[in-house]
Amino acid sequence: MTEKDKQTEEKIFEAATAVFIEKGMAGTRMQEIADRAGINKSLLHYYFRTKERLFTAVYEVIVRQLFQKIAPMFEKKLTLENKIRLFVSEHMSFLQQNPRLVPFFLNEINRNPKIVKSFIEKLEIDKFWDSLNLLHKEELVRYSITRENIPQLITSIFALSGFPFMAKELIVCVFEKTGYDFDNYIEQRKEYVADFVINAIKNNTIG
Amino acid sequence: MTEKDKQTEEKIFEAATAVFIEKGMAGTRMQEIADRAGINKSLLHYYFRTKERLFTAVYEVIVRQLFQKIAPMFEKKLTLENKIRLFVSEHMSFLQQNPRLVPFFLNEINRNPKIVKSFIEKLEIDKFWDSLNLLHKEELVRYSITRENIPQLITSIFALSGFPFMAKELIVCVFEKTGYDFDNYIEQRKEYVADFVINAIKNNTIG
DNA sequence: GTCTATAGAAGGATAGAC
DNA sequence: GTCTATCCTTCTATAGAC
Repeated sequence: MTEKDKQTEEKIFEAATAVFIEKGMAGTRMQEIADRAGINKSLLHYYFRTKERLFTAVYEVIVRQLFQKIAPMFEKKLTLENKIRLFVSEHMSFLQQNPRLVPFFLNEINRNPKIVKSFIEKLEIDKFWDSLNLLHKEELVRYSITRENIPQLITSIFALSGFPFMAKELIVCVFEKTGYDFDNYIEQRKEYVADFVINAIKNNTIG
Repeated sequence: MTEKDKQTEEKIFEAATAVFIEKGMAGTRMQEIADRAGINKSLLHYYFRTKERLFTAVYEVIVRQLFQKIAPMFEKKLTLENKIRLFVSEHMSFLQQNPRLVPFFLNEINRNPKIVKSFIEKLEIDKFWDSLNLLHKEELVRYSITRENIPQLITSIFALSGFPFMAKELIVCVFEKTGYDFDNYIEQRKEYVADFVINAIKNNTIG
């Protein structure tokens, strides 16, 4: 593969990524990708053969990006509280810079479950998922985290940090009418969510 | 409008609702709606003129459904804790029966902000939003809820109860590999979320 | 490797008969 | 009000020149 090849292929790939994220698979037109990449429509097919293959290539990278940011954090040797603080802060900062990644990822998983499931298979999610089990058992006991509660806790953390980006357009719309600012809200939220979660599970030991 | 009119129009509307929710605006074909309604494609245009108008009609009803379930709960005279418990339980039960409503609603808001914003205007969201202000001030003080924290708390409640449905396909996929069951998880979650939120804000008075 | 031209199919929308 | 037939546009994809 020559230097020029790579340049063009990359230009196409970047343009495709932008358009797919903005319009979704069904709403994307090959013409728009070509225009954005500053090349001819036929070149898209030369490099990626079909729209579906191009989408698949783009989607795979995005899925990797999303999960590669997540997994390492759970492997670090930290207390549960510090893992939560680190994760929320890092994850929300990442989403802050890529606010449409999560909505795109989750939406396409609904529309094209076939294309998507294969990626999930490759991700060794079970490894990551059970990372909570890598904590000292004393800590799990201390917070009354049972095996049944692990999915509840993990999805709660994802929900609290990811939801604002999924509902961003709605939230912005509501904030306009009620005098709040979205960016401000997100900045505050990094700490709010960590405290929120930690308080929630701390209190669990009392009650 | 005759009886037959209404029958046909309703058949179309129901078919359109189903297809739009499943495929999204961009992914929906008029032909598919017609097939599903058991009528001819031209009839769609006879009743709704264009695809966009049909979509708008469908979307408006869905938005109303989503918000009409929510607003009344915040107007009832209950303690904050009981409002939270009631809301989470009712809201999640509703979403349990209509699991694709929230993903559909939020996704289309990203894709067609123009069509959508007009509905939001009509909803008197500010009324609902400030309903937390209708609580006795003692209660707000008791939980250390400041004006700055209101959006954080409200979005957290929506996040915790709505996220599992937005990420349903992903969660199901992960659960398959880790030995959990989605329906079970949702049933448990109704109580988990209420406890989680209440613990989180309760503890706030201590720390 | 990149372009122009165009095939071939599909989609939204309309005209007109009944 | 409902159907058939069809127009016109748009979209993906390919053929072929350079």
